[in-house]
Amino acid sequence: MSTEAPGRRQVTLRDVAQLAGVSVATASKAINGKAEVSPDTRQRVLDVAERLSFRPNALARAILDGHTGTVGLLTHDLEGRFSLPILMGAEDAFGAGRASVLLCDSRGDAIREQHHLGTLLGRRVDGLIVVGSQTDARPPLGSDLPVPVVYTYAPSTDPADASVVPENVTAGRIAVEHLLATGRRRIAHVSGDVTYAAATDRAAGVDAALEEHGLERVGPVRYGSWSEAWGRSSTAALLEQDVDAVVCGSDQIARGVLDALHDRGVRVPEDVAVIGFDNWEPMIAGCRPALTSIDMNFQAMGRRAAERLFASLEGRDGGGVETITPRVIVRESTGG
Amino acid sequence: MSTEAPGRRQVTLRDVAQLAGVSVATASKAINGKAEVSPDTRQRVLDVAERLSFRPNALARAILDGHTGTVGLLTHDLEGRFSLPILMGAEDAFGAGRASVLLCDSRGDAIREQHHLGTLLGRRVDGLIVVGSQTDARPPLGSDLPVPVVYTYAPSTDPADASVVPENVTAGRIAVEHLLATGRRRIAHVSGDVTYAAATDRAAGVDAALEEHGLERVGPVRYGSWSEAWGRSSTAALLEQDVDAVVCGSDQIARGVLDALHDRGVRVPEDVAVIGFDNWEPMIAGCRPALTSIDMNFQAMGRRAAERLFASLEGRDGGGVETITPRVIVRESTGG
DNA sequence: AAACATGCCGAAACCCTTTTCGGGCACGCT
DNA sequence: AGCGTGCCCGAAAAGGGTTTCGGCATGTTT
Repeated sequence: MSTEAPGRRQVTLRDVAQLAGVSVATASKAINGKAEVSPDTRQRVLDVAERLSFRPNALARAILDGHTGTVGLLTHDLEGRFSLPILMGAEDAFGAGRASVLLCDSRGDAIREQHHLGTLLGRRVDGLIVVGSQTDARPPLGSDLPVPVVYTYAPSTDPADASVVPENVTAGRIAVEHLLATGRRRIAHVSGDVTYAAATDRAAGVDAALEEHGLERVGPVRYGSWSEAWGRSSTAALLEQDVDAVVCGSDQIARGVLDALHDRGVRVPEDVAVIGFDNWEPMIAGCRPALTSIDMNFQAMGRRAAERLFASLEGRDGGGVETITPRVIVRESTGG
Repeated sequence: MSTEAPGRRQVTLRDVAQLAGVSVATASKAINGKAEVSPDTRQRVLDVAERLSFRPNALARAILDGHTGTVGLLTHDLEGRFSLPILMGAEDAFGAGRASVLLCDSRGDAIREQHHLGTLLGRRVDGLIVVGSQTDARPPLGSDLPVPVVYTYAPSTDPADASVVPENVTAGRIAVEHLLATGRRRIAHVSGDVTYAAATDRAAGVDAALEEHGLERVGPVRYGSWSEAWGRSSTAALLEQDVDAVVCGSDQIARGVLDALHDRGVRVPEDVAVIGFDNWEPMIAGCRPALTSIDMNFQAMGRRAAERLFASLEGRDGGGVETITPRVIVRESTGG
């Protein structure tokens, strides 16, 4: 059974060399395709290596040339639905570039984060990606780290650090532009927890876009929580005024609003258009009608963070904040 | 700025020793708390180490004593909502035991999986956890791997391998037991994709529990897809017979059923009780009434997999399939 | 005072791989 | 025959840390 023999010594280059009747130097050259080996010697070595299923010890190699081909991914949490696509994007970019990802979850705890940082540096990661949980800026990991760091989702408070963040203001803007383009004029906004920068940023974008078109938001920004329940319970107040579109701070809120409108017999999109943020597939999937949503491109964010980290490793990244532009995914709820 | 100086050589034990005026051997002993060092020499070394923020190179250490303190987490995908809690549970267990996790996503591709396996073995992981995407058994990673492997979610086809899997049959049973305990007798079952073992296993559990109580399922098992849409569209057929409870193959299906019942004016739980599987928080959160659901304890599954891997490393795990018992989370939809 | 014990430190080997450099061998040319 | 010239191969060092063992100096005992 394959779970047996856990103590068996791993096969080393010396074993291969010995069995092939050559020196370790020759074996190394044969395996790595160096020139100074005769074809038949090379073949003999390769055969033995194959037979023993030899794998060069990446650690020994790393200790030589100073970089390990590993990067640390230090995430604030794994619960939220935001870290995951970022993680996927980063894993994607790294996988292609032959780097491996060491994953650490600090679970919102700064102490744990520092602990993980210590072990990651001890393992000589070539670089670090730090994934935040809110878009609010966060203090940098440390002041004099020996490896480059890219902050994503939450930027570093030091603007000189490399950060990749979503454009929440633009997202709000895009939502309104889309509604305006489809003929809506009386637009209300219900959002999530006011302590989140994501909520206030999106609201700022909504208002800015409205103002540019000489319009005003209908009613106040109704901050609450990022839940369907809030979406449902806030709908009554929304409908007290004449409204033909509702911008919802998240897909969950939007879903709650859709439900409440449905119960009241308000037709979507005929009477009122509804738009959400995040384009969160499992939440979108169940909406009736299908929900138009702003996709923040989190996966692209993870990829960019990985790319910038690579660039930093080669000294080709000057730091600074980079933003990822969201895009609208048009579905039925805005009358597409 | 902290992203600078990426090429700066990392501080080594030799640097510390030199600055403290001792040999590397003494520095090593001082830092690792070995006895043969005078207290003041030790303090001097520790001060220097602190000042240089020295971190012992884990690679060099690993190359010595043969194990790295890293484990590979080879997941079939990151999209699904099942791999994530497993990953969290495993990361949790490892973080406590001072092992680091190398994360690889094979994205359902066997070739990619083998590639990742190669790099992980090259990095000399001490062990591997393989996370599947379906509960159907999968072929083992390889026949003669140098490190222990624990398969989770999807077991290995080799029963001698160490596997940790959810009890889907039991889950179906528990759902029915709960409904019976709350006085229901006419129970229907709507489920997801029939090609998933999770669907048929749960259905088998449902039927077995019914039979034990001398009851029969109302209507056929209505297989479809794991979606709200299927839940909604299958409801009409369900109601053609006299039904006082519906077991739904997933929370999404349950939610669709709840919606459809609501639209038809059927009261939940007064007229019909509804129960789901997976206890998937974001889906549960929006349900009206709050949905009773069977929690498969995925996080515990990840933890157990990690624990068994540790046991294997110490030769304390004989292999074999272990199951994780689900539990019912009672909420309003079953009249709690 | 001499022998001995003890405590502290350093030299060197080891782990595994890569790379440089030097040496041996065969062959061709004169 | 002797010399030069490539071609292959192997010895050795490097990289960072741990560990063993030997040595030195001091303190203790007789």
